[in-house]
Amino acid sequence: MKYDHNDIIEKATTLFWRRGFHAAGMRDIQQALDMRPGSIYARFQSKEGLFKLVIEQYAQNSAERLKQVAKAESPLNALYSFFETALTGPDEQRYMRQCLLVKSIAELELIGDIAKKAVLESMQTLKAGFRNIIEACIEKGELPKHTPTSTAAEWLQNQFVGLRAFALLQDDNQTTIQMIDKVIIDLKGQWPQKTH
Amino acid sequence: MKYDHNDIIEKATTLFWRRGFHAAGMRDIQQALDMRPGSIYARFQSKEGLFKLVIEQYAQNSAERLKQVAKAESPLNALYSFFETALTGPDEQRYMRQCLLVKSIAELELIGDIAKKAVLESMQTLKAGFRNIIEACIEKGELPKHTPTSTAAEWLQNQFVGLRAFALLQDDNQTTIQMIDKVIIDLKGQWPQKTH
DNA sequence: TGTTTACTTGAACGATCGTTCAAGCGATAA
DNA sequence: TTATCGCTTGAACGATCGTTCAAGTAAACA
Repeated sequence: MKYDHNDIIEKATTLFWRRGFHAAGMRDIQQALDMRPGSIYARFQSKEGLFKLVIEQYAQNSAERLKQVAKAESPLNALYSFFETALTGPDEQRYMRQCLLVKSIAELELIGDIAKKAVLESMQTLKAGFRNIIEACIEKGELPKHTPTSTAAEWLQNQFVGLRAFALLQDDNQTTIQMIDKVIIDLKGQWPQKTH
Repeated sequence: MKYDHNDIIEKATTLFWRRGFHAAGMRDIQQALDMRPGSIYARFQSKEGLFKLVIEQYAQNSAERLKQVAKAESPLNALYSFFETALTGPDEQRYMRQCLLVKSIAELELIGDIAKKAVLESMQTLKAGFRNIIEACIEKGELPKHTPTSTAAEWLQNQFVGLRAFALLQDDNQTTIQMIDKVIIDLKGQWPQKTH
């Protein structure tokens, strides 16, 4: 066991995050991990197998961070910080602004069924995380009691997805922060009626 | 001139929209267009050259549709319809829910510089289109006069981006429509102050 | 009429893709 | 000691990638 497992996953995550599943070639992976093809295949079966582990690890980390937000004294403030951190990192980490899951969804049809399933399930996990945050906000009195939990959670995840795609192109952090402010305002705002 | 130009672009658009730039191989393109490689290269120089034309055509169409929205008697209602049409098409046109431009942004680094430029410029064009809609709404009294035009335009485009990524995964149109309702509510709602 | 030009054909090119495999290594168990 | 097992190596595989090119066709112009 020459190479540490967590170390491998971490390096692979960086590569997939930067380049995407398809564009990250096996030779890129070999170089990034400093491993030979045989080693990679003996451990992970395939490029897709490695990617699956990367996605699962990424989702687990993200879910953990969302859980921290929900546990915070002021979940609403913690949510704000979470958005700000994710969306306004330094320029050399610009690739991180794009959510790895969202990036993967864009190339969902090029990915094998196994990793595809991992991506979609991870999205569900994060959705549950957002829902917990909404509920925590209501409990702490930071959001009105009548806030439609499920709709708001879906909406919040949606905002996150949109902002991450947008922040990737945005040079001006000030604009991004205004968008985050708007999210918080709208989160407290009105919600559509179900009847239609 | 055996093949009609517009016909070629239209077929190529469908293919790139479905598969993305990278995943759409030259042999897929040859089959979709019923053309041999030499013909394609004589006309479009490269795969990227064809893609560039597709993007420009797509952006032009989209800009035209946004212009129609701005010209409508009730731009706000027209905006609603525009969102609804784009996000809740029939299942066999599900690929269309994802904005071709947004999809292309996800693989921006795999695309050559020429097409990359076309994608980014097209995003600017659409942003201007959204801005015109905001202004039309204000003029018609459908939005308050103090609405920050530029911020709102960026926000609106952002919502569109997010919703299109989201609707791709969403099975339930009812949920999508609720999200659109929420967009309209928030559009009329409060906006963040610039001071920070 | 011959020349030019834009377009078309389809075989073929070199490069790169994900993957395989025989061989070797080092730790553990019998 | 010997056998087994997970991991490692690196050359090599077949498939596919975007692209080229010599040759041919048809319309436009001289």
